[in-house]
Amino acid sequence: MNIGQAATTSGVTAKMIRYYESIGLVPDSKRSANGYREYGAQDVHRLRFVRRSRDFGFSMQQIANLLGLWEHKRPSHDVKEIALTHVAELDEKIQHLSELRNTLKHLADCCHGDHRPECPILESLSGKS
Amino acid sequence: MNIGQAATTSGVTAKMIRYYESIGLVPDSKRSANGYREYGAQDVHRLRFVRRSRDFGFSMQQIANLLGLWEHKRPSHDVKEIALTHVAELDEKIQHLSELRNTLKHLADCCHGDHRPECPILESLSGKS
DNA sequence: TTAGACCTTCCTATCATGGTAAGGTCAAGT
DNA sequence: ACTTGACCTTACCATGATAGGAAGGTCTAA
Repeated sequence: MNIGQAATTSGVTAKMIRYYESIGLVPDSKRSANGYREYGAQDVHRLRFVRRSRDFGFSMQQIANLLGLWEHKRPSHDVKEIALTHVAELDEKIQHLSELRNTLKHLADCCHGDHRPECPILESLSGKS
Repeated sequence: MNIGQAATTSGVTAKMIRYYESIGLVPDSKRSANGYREYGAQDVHRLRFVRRSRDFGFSMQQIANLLGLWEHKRPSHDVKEIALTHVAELDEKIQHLSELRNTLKHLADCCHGDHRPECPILESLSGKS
């Protein structure tokens, strides 16, 4: 299977497949006589694994770890740890964004939103930190 | 005031002040005879405005708009609209992250987390999308 | 006079992704 | 056999916001 086929069946663009190969996230593919990359079912499986991990928001480093655990059939304990670490990261990010959101919403609610230039949003942005 | 002083009092690094100037987010500063950039209280005020806007997660484009509104004392209606748009963007992002987080947490909860290689997290990552 | 703290411009890197250009290869239709 | 078009290759550039560094000029205080 050529790279285009692997891309459509895995959901990873050809561009990204080459990139993942270049940074060593996935092994260098075999090449056929004409120099084209060649992929098998297992390669596509691995690419799909990567794509779904990206969908979950894992970083490249985390994906590299997960891939290693997956391919070497490591104890589920290790996987769970990475996943829970990521959950904690997500919690932190969500918390942070929520605080921003609420502060901003509060400011907007306090703003008249009319023709006058007085505006608590701008006042807050320009105020001392 | 030189750029270093402006940086420490505004909370924007000298590096970023030059960058903001280069992309036109803030006007080119005056230069003193030796070629050093010179800043006044108003410039620092503007830089602080930019930094606080960044803290709120506004994009450069949004900040450029807010700066324009601020400096030209435009009706608060326009500002409120930008702020509420940003609140909506934050809501969307938070929603998305929360879904990811919950899915991942559910998978982790279902994972034994022991020595065995069976792991619903990896199964989900490798499964068909 | 010299040390060192500051300033200048220019170049590089990040991270994951997309685009494009110049060229080689293959398969199908004429 | 030749052309067309779809595919492949590598290599380079761009993003957005930020950081780092090199090479060199300037200022201040000892």
